[in-house]
Amino acid sequence: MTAFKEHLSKHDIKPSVQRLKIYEYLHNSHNHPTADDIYRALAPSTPTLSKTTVYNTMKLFISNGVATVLNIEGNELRYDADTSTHGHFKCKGCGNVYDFRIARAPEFNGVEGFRIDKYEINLKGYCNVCKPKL
Amino acid sequence: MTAFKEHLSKHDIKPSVQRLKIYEYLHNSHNHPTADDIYRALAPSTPTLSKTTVYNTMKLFISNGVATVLNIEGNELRYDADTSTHGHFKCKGCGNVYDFRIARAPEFNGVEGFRIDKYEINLKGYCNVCKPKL
DNA sequence: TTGTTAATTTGTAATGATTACAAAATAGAA
DNA sequence: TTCTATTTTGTAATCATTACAAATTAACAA
Ligand SMILES: [Mn+2]
Ligand SMILES: [Mn+2]
Ligand SMILES: [Zn+2]
Ligand SMILES: [Zn+2]
Repeated sequence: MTAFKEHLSKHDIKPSVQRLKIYEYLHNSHNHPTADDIYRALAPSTPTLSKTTVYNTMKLFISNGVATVLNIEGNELRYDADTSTHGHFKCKGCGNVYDFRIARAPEFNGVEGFRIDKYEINLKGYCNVCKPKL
Repeated sequence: MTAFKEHLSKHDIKPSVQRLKIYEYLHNSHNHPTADDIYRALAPSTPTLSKTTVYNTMKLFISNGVATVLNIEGNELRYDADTSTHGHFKCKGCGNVYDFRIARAPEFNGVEGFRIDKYEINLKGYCNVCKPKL
């Protein structure tokens, strides 16, 4: 996919083989994978891949604006190639992380004059598949 | 403070000495402390206190509804005795976590039928003290 | 009071994700 | 090719959290 190459280049990321594979996987998967998910998915087809590379690459992607990181669960970081404004719902049943759109933006009272760089809305509960099984 | 005792009892938490001290500290501090913050604050006046007790107690407080946990930073859990609906802003300069009120609630599109148990809005950036120093 | 049991607390070891670091491999320019 | 900068890799270290079992304390009946 040369489109991915251009996207990375446009954000000052040299598109190495590893970076391209990681970006391609992240972009095609909509499950908000952890670093370990990415590593385990790519390791078979990239035998020399190192988990450190996944972490390094994700840091690079984030600071260059082609990915975001999700703090929805305390003990794991999840990554997302969708950098548009949207929220996340983590199901306590199946563990899936769902995207949702913010139909009406919230308004805040108490951060006047602050510089807001990042804005995260995280929900937790049970999705409509898991809820009936409770 | 007998008011704290009653508050814990009302939520089915037996008010032991350790639990009371932890709750009192959490309630009086508005800095959203980590487990380690709580431990270090109370250890001098409670020499036998164990960090495990802090973690155990926070889990109990959360499941019994007298505290909430904050996933604003990937590598640390922060606790809050304010269980009312409000958002948090973490300053990348000073590290402080500020509360803010949600003047107008957001509306979501894509979680219809889901059971939402928890709802977190986390902002990051620079507070009005740190912003001018950039 | 004493004895018996359940609840709570404690200390230590284990876990697991992330980071630090330095060597090895690779790419790019001259 | 040769030189140099960049990227990747493997391993060890870090650090927050959890698991676990022993020790302490509380509850309560006899
Ligand atoms: Mn997403
Ligand atoms: Mn708060
Ligand atoms: Zn589910
Ligand atoms: Zn600040």
